[in-house]
Amino acid sequence: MARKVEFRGGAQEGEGAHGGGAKRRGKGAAVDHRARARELRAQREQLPVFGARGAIVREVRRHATVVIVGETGSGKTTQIPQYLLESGFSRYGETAIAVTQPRRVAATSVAKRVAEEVGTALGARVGYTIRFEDCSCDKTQLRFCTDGLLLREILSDPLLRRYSVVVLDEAHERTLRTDILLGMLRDIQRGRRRRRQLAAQGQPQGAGAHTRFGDDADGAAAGIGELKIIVMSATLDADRFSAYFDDAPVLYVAGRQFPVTTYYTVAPQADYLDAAHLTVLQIHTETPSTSGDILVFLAGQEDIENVERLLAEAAAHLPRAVPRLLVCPIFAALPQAQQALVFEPAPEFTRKVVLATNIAETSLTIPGIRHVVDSGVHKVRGFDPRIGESLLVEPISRSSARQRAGRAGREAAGFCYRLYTEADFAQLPEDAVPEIRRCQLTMVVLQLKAAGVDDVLGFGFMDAPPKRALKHALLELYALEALDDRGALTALGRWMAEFPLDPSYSKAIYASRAAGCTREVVDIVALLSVDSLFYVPADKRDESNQAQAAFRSRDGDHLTYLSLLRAYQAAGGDKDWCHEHFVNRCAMRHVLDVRQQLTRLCARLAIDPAQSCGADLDPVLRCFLSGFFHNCALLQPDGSYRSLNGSQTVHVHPGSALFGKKTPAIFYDQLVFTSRLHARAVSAVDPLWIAQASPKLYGRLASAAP
DNA sequence: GAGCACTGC
Repeated sequence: MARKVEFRGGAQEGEGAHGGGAKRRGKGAAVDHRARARELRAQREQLPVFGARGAIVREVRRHATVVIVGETGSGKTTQIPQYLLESGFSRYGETAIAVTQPRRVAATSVAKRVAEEVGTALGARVGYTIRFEDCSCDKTQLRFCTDGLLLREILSDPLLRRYSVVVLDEAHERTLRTDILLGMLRDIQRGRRRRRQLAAQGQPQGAGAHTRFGDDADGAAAGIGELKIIVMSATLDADRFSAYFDDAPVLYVAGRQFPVTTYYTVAPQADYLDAAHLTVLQIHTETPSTSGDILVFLAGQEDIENVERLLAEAAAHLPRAVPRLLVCPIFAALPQAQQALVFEPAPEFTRKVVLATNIAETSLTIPGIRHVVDSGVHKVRGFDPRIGESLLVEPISRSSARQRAGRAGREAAGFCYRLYTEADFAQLPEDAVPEIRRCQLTMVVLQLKAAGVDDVLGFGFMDAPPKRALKHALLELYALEALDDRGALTALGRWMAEFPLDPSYSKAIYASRAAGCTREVVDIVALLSVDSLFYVPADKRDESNQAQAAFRSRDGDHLTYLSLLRAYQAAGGDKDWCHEHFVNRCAMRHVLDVRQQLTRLCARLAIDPAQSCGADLDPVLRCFLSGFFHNCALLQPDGSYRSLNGSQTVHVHPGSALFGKKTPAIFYDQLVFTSRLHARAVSAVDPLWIAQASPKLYGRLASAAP
């Protein structure tokens, strides 16, 4: 092997004690909850955060908001909620403590652990609530939930009366929902304070009518307590959170990570895929396989499949004395069964190499990793109203690079190989741009309006999204008739906000009532809520495409998906059937969950979810157009498609049923710029339908028709 | 001729 990647450095990042972290028992659904909790007590007291218990409780008593920085391995996520519970911050049967997580699995797994430590059955004193799954009751005092769920709870309970404390965990990730929640919680905290002040002065509640909480005529308002907010972050960006909450105190809790020795390349690498595979081979041949497995961070599925191929070729030529390499890819679109392989220990005389996207940065932890190879890139969703949505490879941030490196130090001291120079690292931005500054805001604005925020441009965001993105969202909602010409929520807008969907979908469902095809529209909306219905592996591309052809509708992808769902149901969701047809079973199960939820919502909102249009499916596409008239394109004389609203050349995605086909007009679910502007989930429509769906915008299409 | 990661009572 002549070619090598040269590294230098060797600085250790992350000090901290090297004690064994809390050991976890496999399952152990102990019948005697209290005995198990006593057993766990000693472990809890070993965690770094235990030393800060007194200070944490004291500060939360004294201040409305407290910011806590707890590094990886500090125990903050499981322990701090318990300290609050033990210190009486919730009142049995009256108020509870909510702890939010950005991900469903985190909410459920932390709740299970905490229930065990507290010594109660899960769903009793300690529980969790996530979409499709409520494991809590009205006596639950400590409720773990996703941040998206708490956000929706605000719509039905604007002051979050049932909670005395909200703990926002993983705030440093700055997901879209975390940012909205930060703003809403601060408003709620202030709104409650104002009401208590007014009540103390003996003024009627109506005196607060200038606030959006004021018109809530509830006589019990005087009894409303303060809302305590605890912002938990894993990185040292606490000052911004503190400033946002009127200089809230900041507490620091050290973590417990093993040291990670970090190397940088001597020179910049022209091809990070080549550098990644060479580095893996160097680690593999120069360190004993007993020194731990390798985790490689790459940008996407295509990168992973390329490196997989390069490694397979090289592995065939390894000397006999060198242990074998077991390459395990992992990314979100990979079927569950293959994802599970990364958690299996490598066989004898074999080293595991995990090729991963960002999924391994925060969403899952792979045991046995001691070497991390960091390409320094990831794919980022972007949005600019002038350009549209994009999905592009970009350099990561320094905090992301540190997070990736930390993945090598979970179980023992580890090594991180950065495929870029130290000078390039220094040039990286410290933090990623918060999601709220780079995404479509239509749903956010509708949700804010529904929560009573009239002036969304003046809403106190921690990082305000670009003005033109907010204006774009307002205009889109106006075109959908969710807002009136003064920008106020219409009755239809209020109705649409009830759905946990992008407004275009709820509009399509609304239209289905008059068209008599709610069943079909709801089915398709559910199908569009998952990213990868089909799995297309690089080596079986043709087979996979062939299997999909069986469901293909000449009208396009929306009806193709519908016939896939019908076929899946006819097969009883059979595992082998899914495998044969390259159908992602996990995704299909999610589709059924979403469908059930939407069906129930329809019934509650006076739409008969069973109404079906039978064999004539034209009305179904016309319903979608009433929400997607913004996403239309017309066939040009040269055979290309041009978008109606932006006059941009649009390429039908190669995975689409309409790829390579020519039809006068199309509409699509999404338009994303990658290598080109790609329309995903595309269907053929009559141009006249577009005119009828939005006469104000596209009426000219009707007059131009022959 | 090709899809980062999440979420929603």
